[in-house]
Amino acid sequence: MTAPLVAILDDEPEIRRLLVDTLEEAGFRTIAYGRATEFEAGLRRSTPDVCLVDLGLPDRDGLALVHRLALESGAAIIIISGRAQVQDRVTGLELGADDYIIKPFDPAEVLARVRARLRKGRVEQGRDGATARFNGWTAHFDRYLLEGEDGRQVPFSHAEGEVLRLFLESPKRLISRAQMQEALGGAAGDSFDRAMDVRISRLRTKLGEDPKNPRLIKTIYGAGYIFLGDVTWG
Amino acid sequence: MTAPLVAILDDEPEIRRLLVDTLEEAGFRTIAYGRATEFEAGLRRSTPDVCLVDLGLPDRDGLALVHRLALESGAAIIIISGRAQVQDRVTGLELGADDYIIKPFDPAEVLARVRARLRKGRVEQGRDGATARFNGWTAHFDRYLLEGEDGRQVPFSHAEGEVLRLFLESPKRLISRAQMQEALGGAAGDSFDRAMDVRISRLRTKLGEDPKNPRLIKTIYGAGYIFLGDVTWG
DNA sequence: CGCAATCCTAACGAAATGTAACAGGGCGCC
DNA sequence: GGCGCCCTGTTACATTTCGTTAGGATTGCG
Repeated sequence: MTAPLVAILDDEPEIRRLLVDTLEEAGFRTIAYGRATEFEAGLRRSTPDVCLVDLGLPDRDGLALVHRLALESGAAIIIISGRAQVQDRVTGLELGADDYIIKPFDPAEVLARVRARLRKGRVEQGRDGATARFNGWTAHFDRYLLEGEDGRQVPFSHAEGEVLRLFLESPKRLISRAQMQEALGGAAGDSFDRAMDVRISRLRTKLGEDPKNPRLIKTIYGAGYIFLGDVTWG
Repeated sequence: MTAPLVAILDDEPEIRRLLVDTLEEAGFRTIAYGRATEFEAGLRRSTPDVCLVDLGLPDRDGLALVHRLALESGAAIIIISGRAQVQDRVTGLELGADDYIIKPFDPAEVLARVRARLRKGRVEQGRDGATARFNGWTAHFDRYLLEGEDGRQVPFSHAEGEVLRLFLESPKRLISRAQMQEALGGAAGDSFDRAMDVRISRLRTKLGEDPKNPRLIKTIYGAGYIFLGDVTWG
């Protein structure tokens, strides 16, 4: 799988440079142009996944270009513009742009918005799915399956998955029982506490925890639970 | 073709009202919620095309909700937030949001951004609806026939095809029983649930699923079904 | 150490789900 | 019409999930 290609059109060399550096550092391939005519010629030779287009072009009406791009190119289009009025943004988006970023921009935000566009385009194909790695385990939430590093597979149920997800979303942080009940949609009923306990107990069993000395799901007497372990999502 | 459905989650009633009015005037259908728990419950009954989510929720961590939505729901997600820092926007987008609008917002811009998301989503539906490939199988809906990669042919009936199509149109997403009944035109009758079960059971048999460990059609106790598998239409 | 509060977990049971077997209906064929 | 086949919903029972109960273990405190 080759890196996604981002085409850039901006007449100011410093901004071009900034965008190219930011994106390439993040692992994207880039092609940058300073004029609309070059840009259009370039599109005939390569098919970018995302186009970053500055509207303040000297040699062409930027909006017309965006409109044609939207109809013909299939790439995601992000407008970058110094014009901050709501009306400008609205017409830009109506003409077919997928996003609108106002100058001066923060490179980190541009990166995040480019990634957001790419993500949506890829969803149709088999995406990674919701997976998280932690301490030798890999949790596949889409398949309701835990995978040990030795390859053994342990399925988990919906209720167990809810608890596991809650832990993995807030690792190394105390999670009170009240928070759990709220998050897991349980009525704060009298006996629901026990149900919570049982869920955690079953989850601990599946994770192969030693009851006397749990290493991943630690209980804090009178306060709640805390999930230790180094979590990486994706 | 029915109007697109926009789900709204915001705890401030006036803003909810404003969003609903704006969107409905533009011809969208809307559902608005004030709490995250209601919102999530609502998602089990309907599948919105776009979700507008306010991050400043009192009853839940909004970002975790967004993350889960992004992984599971398939809808486009637009965050609305009073937090204007670049860092906030970046983390929101990284967690799976498709757009990020800062309060106070202009209704016209919200409308334009909702439309932009829908436009993108529609392009993906360029499929002819006749055949789909997934995990070694090819489904020919016009001939009511499943073809394995080893050449073996398994015919399927109309009722089975309805279920299979529903799955193939929304792979890797939870499909609740309610959604199925609605999609398949079944009365929400007392015993129709069982008919649903039987349909799925028969489909599973034809796909050669292992009852103890189904790989393609997974059931989520108390919630619905999920179809895993990488689908390509056409 | 004694005691109460809290937590763990085996065991039970209610609800949800799987599926084999049966029954009714549509359709073609004689 | 009568017969047989296929489709599909219904029924009945097996299985799984998960909350509840209960009793034992652990923790905190004096």
